[in-house]
Amino acid sequence: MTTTRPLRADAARNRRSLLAAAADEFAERGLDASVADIARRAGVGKGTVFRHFATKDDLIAAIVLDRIDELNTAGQRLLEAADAGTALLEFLTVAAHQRQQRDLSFLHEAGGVNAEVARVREEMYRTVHRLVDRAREQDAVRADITGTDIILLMCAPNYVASYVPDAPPDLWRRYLAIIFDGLRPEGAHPLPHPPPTSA
Amino acid sequence: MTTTRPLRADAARNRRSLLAAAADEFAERGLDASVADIARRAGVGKGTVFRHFATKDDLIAAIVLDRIDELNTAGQRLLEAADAGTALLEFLTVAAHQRQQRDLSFLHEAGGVNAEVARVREEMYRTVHRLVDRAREQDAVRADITGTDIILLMCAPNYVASYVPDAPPDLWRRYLAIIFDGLRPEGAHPLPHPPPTSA
DNA sequence: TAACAAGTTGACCGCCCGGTCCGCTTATTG
DNA sequence: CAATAAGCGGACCGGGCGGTCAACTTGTTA
Repeated sequence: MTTTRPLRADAARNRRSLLAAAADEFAERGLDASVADIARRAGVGKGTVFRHFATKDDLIAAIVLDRIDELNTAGQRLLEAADAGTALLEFLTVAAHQRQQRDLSFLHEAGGVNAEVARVREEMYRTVHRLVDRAREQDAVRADITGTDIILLMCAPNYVASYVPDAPPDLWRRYLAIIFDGLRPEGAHPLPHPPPTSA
Repeated sequence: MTTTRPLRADAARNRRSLLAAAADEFAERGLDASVADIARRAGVGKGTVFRHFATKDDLIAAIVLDRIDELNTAGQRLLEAADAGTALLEFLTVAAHQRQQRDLSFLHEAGGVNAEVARVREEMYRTVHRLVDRAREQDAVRADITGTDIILLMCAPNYVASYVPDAPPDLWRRYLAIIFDGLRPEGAHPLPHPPPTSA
């Protein structure tokens, strides 16, 4: 294990502003936001970005890692809830709310390379599966959906809402509600296609 | 009106291969696919692309125009169907199937500038509104959803399925079915957010 | 406070993109 | 078949990107 000495005070401060600036910039402009813009927003030089994060992808990975971790923590907590259906809905609410801003759904795509991201993501996926299993056992969701389905549907409400030009910030709630109604057992019609196995 | 003389035979052929190649390339790689790659795939020089389409955006607009037109035609036809609920579901099926490949949802974004695209799109939107109104009158969908909701949800099944690495080509059917179940009146829970007005 | 390592910076590099341009090719036409 | 213009192609351009580097500044430590 590499025991790294603590960052210098100013360096630590810069690192924080950089992460915040990058999160904002990515949220507003998507992953195409330029490193130069992020640096400007954080009030540092471009070189500083690359001192803290070897590549742009590493910067993205650092942010995604945080988000996934928060999400996983929330999920773990919700596993304790008595009502598994409400717990699942709340998990999806947290997931959507966390990135209510523009599409951060790169959560799935980003850091396909980065091992750490892959690890934490797998962990979060396992939590989701457990949440779904509990909800299914309590007949709070239809019997024919899987954890993978929910993982895939997780980002859909934000995606849908993102097409509205000047959308109110919580428009996604509307579409989460519609989709969640589609997950309930009442009035469910059989699904025409089996669930995907991977992802 | 500008009466343009007919294209030369080879030029017409090139135009067709170009449109096909561009559609494929965009479908596979998204809108970031480079003009050079499209030209190569079509077996022509890069200059030829710009002879037929003044800018890359114009090329995109030409493709999107076709797609929207097809969609609108299908919608018009389905307005005649007796069962408005089934008609709406089939419309969404056509919409998803048409771009079963990777995200062509730029349907909404693309050609925000192009007047022709805007016109045809508005027309298609009107058709969707009529399909939804008919379905609502027949109680085939819940009372609290609007045409705009369906327009927004239209691309969601493909979006969701696109996250699965080697997804079977019609995985979207599964998610369309789930979402459509959420649109039915049976077991509908009240929506927490009013529908968007624009878009 | 002196000395050093850690951190910062912006000019710079190579790359790839959309778009231009002009010399060449070729379908069309009488 | 000759003449012509429509069409073609690829070298080229400016710009913006991610990433590098060497000269400079600054927090830290004894």
